[in-house]
Amino acid sequence: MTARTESPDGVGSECAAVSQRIGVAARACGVTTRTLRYWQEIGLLLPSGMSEGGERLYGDEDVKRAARIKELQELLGFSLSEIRVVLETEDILDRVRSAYRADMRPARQLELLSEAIEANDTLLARLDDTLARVRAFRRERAQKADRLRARVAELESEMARGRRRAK
Amino acid sequence: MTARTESPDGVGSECAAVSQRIGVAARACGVTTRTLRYWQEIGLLLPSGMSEGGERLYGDEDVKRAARIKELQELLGFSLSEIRVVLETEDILDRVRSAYRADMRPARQLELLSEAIEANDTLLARLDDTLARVRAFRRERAQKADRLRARVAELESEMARGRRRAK
DNA sequence: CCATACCTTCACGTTAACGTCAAAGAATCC
DNA sequence: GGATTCTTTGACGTTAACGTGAAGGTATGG
Repeated sequence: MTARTESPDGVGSECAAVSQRIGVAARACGVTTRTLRYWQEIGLLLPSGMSEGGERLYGDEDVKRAARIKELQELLGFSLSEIRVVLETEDILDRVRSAYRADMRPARQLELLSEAIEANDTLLARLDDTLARVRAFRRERAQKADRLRARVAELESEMARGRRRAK
Repeated sequence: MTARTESPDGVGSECAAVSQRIGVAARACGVTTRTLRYWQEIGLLLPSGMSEGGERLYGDEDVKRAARIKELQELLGFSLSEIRVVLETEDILDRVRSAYRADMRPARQLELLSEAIEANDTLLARLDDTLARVRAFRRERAQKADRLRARVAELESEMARGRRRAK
């Protein structure tokens, strides 16, 4: 849909990084090659191509997806199976859209969509909950910061008094 | 500091759950007894008392602390060692406060405090980052929800047209 | 006082998510 | 075209955070 591999203009060599080998892709999204292979192993991120030599080739979208996976992991502590659900929900829209090739009955499409909607709403609810809790937590810590600094000021003025008296 | 174990009034039996056995405490904060023992093992949550028979006794604050630990785990995916840092920072204020028993030099107190402040600020920054990312993510998913529902509407009207024509 | 439920300390098992090597096949540079 | 670098597929190791008994002490209601 985005860019073809064919290099539409004849210039060549300008096709950008539409298809990178695993090492480059890994560095691009901040994980190891082992991780990318593992994600493939469990069906979480399939490289969109293979070289004839049998090497994995990752497109830009793959790299984006990898980065997204990593973010969900680190940001919210999602497990890979949770992430799988999120991403599958994401994929559904694309699949339904590209079901222009309407070999899929509209009824079936609706089914898929309502599934995706439910999953998405569940996720949204979870995100809202998370937001609320993190905000509460943040407030707490901000207050604690205030108290800490107040205590520091108190101590410092105390020490200053001590010094003045000792003089 | 809060409630003494002595039951100040003579009524008795009203001392509340200031000191519970491990099973009750575990249920109270939604973890297993094994988990509480593990958290003690790694020094994350020490039961505030022991019965003469050698059983762990958890006070209300312990239970709160346990609940906090669980929240940090599930909410933000913190590891127990990250949580340890957070809680230690939390403890410092209490310790410095109860350093009324000023066997601790004010200079040392200041040192502790600035350590705590730094750790706390780090945490705050992390929380802010998390908040920003989660919000961004939420926006994305909300938009996705809109698109999904739009596509449903589209499909439904399409099907309705189909039915009218077939009639 | 005794049955039952709860607790103790080992100690080994488990799961997720990779890390780490080995042996051998591609790709690339000069 | 040979050396160097990258990649492949196994296969075993590792770490965190517990789960799951076993063997035996403790608390408690009838």
